[in-house]
Amino acid sequence: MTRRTRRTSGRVTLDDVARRVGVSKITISRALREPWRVSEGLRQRIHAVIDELGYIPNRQAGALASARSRSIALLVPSLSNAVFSEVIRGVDEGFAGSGYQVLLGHTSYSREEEAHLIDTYLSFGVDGFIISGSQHTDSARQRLSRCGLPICEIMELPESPLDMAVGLDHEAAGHALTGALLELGYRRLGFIGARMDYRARRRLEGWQRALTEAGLSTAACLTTESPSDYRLGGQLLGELLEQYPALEMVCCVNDDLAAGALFECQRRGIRVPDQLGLTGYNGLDITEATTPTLSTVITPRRRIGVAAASRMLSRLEGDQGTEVLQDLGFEIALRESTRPAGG
Amino acid sequence: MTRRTRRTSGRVTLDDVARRVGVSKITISRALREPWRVSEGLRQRIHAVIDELGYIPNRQAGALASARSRSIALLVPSLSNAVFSEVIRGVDEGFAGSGYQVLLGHTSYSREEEAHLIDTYLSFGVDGFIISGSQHTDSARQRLSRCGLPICEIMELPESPLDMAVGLDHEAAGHALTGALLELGYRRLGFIGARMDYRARRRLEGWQRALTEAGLSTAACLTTESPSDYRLGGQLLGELLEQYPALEMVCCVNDDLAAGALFECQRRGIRVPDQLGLTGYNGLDITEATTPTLSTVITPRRRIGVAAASRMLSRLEGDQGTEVLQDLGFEIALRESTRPAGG
DNA sequence: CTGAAAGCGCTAACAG
DNA sequence: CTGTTAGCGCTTTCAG
Repeated sequence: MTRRTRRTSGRVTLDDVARRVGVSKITISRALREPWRVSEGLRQRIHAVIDELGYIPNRQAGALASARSRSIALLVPSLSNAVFSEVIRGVDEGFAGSGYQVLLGHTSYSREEEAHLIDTYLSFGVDGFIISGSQHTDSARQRLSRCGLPICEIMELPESPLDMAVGLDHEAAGHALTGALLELGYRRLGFIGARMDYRARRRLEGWQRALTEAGLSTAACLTTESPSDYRLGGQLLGELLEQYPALEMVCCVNDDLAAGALFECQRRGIRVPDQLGLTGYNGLDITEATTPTLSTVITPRRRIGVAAASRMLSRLEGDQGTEVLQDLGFEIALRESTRPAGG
Repeated sequence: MTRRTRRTSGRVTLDDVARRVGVSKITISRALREPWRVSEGLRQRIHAVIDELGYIPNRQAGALASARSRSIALLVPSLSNAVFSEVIRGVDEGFAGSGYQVLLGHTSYSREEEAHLIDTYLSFGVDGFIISGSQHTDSARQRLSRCGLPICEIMELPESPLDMAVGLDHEAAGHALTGALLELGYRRLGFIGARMDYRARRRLEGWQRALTEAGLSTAACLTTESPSDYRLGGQLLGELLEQYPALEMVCCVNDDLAAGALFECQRRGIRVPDQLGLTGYNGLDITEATTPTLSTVITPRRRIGVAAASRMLSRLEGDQGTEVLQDLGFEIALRESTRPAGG
């Protein structure tokens, strides 16, 4: 009794190429993956046939057979936040030419969504994870630590890293920025924040610590869990100034809010920095473009991506590596939106 | 003679679950994919065991066996351009709950990179492509049309679409915006553009056609192939004004350039719109945030994504559909950066 | 340097 | 409602 043969995708397979060349399929496979193990002439014939037939390897079959997919998952909170587009670029750069494919996922700042994406990418058989942040659901932590894959947490420096981590100390950055502002002579400082995720909260904590150490008030602080955008920056600034009209400086938890706050100042005719100072955080392009330019903390977003990729690659190639946390630091950039030193 | 058994990934498989429950693995598979075909009680036991064992299906194996990966590729030029983050969001929304996974790729505005990504995603076995734009390399066009997968080109309305398309007419949009400016009384118009891809060129053509129809000069036009950013907007504006100091309006090919141009005006003390009008294109958040707000053309980016996803889904579910091109239009938004009507 | 056989983990097809 | 068999397209292992 003849069963009907299973309908196939109709695509060209390794076997098609092999038959055409007149060798066995393993030889084609080797010509692709270990070319030095196949004789020169044969290799050329094989490549000619591959081009002729338009053969495209089936990675799923390859991954299934070899238990390695040559892909890694990169999980970021948001694709619309320019901060992460530079991280992504860095990761891409870091993997360029390695043969690994980066699969991008965005969690919309939700741990549950993150947990779900982790399962999804595990079922895709990724060989490793690069994940923004250190705040995961319990079940995600379990899944990640049990799967045995290399993991790199990025952006911050976790207290208990799952595996590797590359980032910077946001509390220290918030503290350093605030310290620099105090040195410029500012005394009445406010803070506005949106989307107060872990890193944002750490910046705020740094701001609070610096002020407390200087014996100054941390009361003028207004935060919300809403997503950050320009208009919200203006709105929060307005609300803060209503309560604290005498502020001489408003620190914004990120550059978007700072730019929005600046636009609002322009709308209200508040001169920056003469009447009010403003700072952002991250060092996005816009901070160098506005009039006045915005003082900010420059975070090494692209370098974080590159470093994460390169550490991931070493691990995938067998290195165990020693250091767990990698601190890439930050840079305080004082520009036109804060009064000049000695001013 | 016993061959050594192949080392496996160590992960829990369908078989592990099946043995534990005491049924055959196909039943587990069905409980997951066609739950209604498995008896209530058994289904519950199965799910309990799945949770207990932490089973995660292997999609590669599933895809290999079924010749469907339940994933689709979304190719955009850039992840740092806010235009595309909204398209992506739309596509995600459109596929939410469908069981399809969106695999995101970015081409860096390079056709060669696009062609390469197409091969990559074909080797991942995606079930369809959503691709920005209609400008592909010959080999990419061939690959796409031969693979037999549903394809949706987005953002523009291609002259010879590969399959489906969802977008808008950028030439018409450029023409309409310019027409509206002429109605406001502007007569000496300039244009600045960066990253002059197909869509940008179409906008410029619309601008030129409108001016030509009105018998006005299109000479004050300055474009570059460099990537677009805020600072470039300022720089191009400066160069254009040097050559054409009497301009009363500068149309920018996108919102980034327009915002940058506005910041440059503020730097130079040029009052907008009193001394110079400014327009952008796309309707990004920043256009509503700056002081003054920026006149622009609002493009339905998110809706394009949603529509592309939903048409892709219909095709994946067997509908053939009739219409090829889907025009989602645009909206002219005249705001504070252009003089008021009758002004 | 090349090949044969086995099997990765799953699902389609055909029973029962 | 549940099971058996075959095989997706590739790579591993072992032989020559």
